[in-house]
Amino acid sequence: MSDARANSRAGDAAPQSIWTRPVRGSRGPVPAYSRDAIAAAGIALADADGIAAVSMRAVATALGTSAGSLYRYLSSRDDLLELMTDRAIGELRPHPSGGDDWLAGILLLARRQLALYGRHPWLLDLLPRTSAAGPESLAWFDTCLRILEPVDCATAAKFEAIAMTTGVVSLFARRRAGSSSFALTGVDLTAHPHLAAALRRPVGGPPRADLFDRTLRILLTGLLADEGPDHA
Amino acid sequence: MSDARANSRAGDAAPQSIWTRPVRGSRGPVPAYSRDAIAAAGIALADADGIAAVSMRAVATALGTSAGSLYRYLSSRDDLLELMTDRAIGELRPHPSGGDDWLAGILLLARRQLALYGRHPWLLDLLPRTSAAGPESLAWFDTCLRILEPVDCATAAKFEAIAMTTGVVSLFARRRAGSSSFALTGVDLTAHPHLAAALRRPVGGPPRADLFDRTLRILLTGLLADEGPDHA
DNA sequence: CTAAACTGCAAACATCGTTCGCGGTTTTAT
DNA sequence: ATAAAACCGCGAACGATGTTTGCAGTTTAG
Repeated sequence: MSDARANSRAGDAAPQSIWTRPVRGSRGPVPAYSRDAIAAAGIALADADGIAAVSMRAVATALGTSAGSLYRYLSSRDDLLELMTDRAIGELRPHPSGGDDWLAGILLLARRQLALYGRHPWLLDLLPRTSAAGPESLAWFDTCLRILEPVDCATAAKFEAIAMTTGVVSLFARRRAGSSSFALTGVDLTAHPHLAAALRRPVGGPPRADLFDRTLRILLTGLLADEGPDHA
Repeated sequence: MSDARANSRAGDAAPQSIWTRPVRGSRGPVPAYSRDAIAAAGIALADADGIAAVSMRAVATALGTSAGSLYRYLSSRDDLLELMTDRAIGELRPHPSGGDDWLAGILLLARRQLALYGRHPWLLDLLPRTSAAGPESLAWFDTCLRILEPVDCATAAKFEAIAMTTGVVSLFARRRAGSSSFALTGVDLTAHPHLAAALRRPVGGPPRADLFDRTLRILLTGLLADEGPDHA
């Protein structure tokens, strides 16, 4: 009987997202900074020194204002991160039109996404945490669906395929960004015979330059092409 | 000519990892807490309230000591997170022995890993950040290699297959843990016709209960079985 | 036995995200 | 036109965080 801040109250509370929040009020002076400029400042800091360098004070200083002032535009630091995420995804424009070969189209999208991760490695940390998809994310998703339009399968399967594709892209991006290698110094290898044997063996040539395309091709044909038009 | 703290100095500096750091010195009193107890306290906090609840003070209070005292065991909070990660991976023991069917063996490992992610969702944030693999991670990797032993392909291909498998497992775990759905309230769907059409359509039955096995089977057979014994 | 090395602890430091109150500015309502 | 309301920028402050430091007590090496 207490706790009146539950949902479905008279003053319908918005979901507290940046995208539902009005860009500016209709009463006061015009804001000095745009959302895009704020996001760009955060992205510049993240590109230079990692996501940990993106503090409210650092972004505010880069913009020429103070930390408290940023809360006129954002309700939290997470809002800033979502702004940065969506602006980075906006760099994927212009979206390819895609021809009749849907697999080639998705592969092109995947390569663009991989390049984006290369330019902004911090996206690997932010993308899985986005609570509400921003406008650029929605547009990108719409493009994915458009390219998959000739595929005749259930809608849920397309969603799964898109999610799995972006996931696999992030896996490749992470391996490229991170050190990816083990730090085996001072490890007792006698207790791990198979690992020791694998390391004793020569690595075996370059690591298959086309592994990215190969993996996605395998995955997508297996997930989409093998299916009949079941379920609507 | 300043900055004498470069590498390769006379007092050979260890790589500053938890696993190379000695558990205890040989001079003072016996430490009051074990590494395992510290990791367990952190895991309990992370299981209960997420990784953000794992602060030095919180872990210290749970153990009955103070924050500063923890730095007798760890050199940073990241060390604590690596301790937690490796202890959680230790929950995968006992490792299955694996029969002659390597695909079934890897699938069993993958299911165990997925269940582990379900028990400890914070592992999704920590595992991709581990800088040096701990002993339990190494043992697990050795088991993966043992199960892949009958596969006749390059060592690098096995490494890639293992990495991709654990990656795909994390993707499924993330979809299970996160809300995964879009927050489409208040979005202008007219600008995204394909997304609007996909949402208008019925979802199309349950989301394929065997998608996990199917995906991994497709991926592993495509990555390993199709290859000849090239490269050593 | 002495000195070195180690432990636990409390206090302090710098930084972080966030809140609050102020004066000034723009719009709405009367 | 005038007053009230809503908004902006700003600086100071609050609580919490990771980490460092100095001190007293304890154990081992030489």
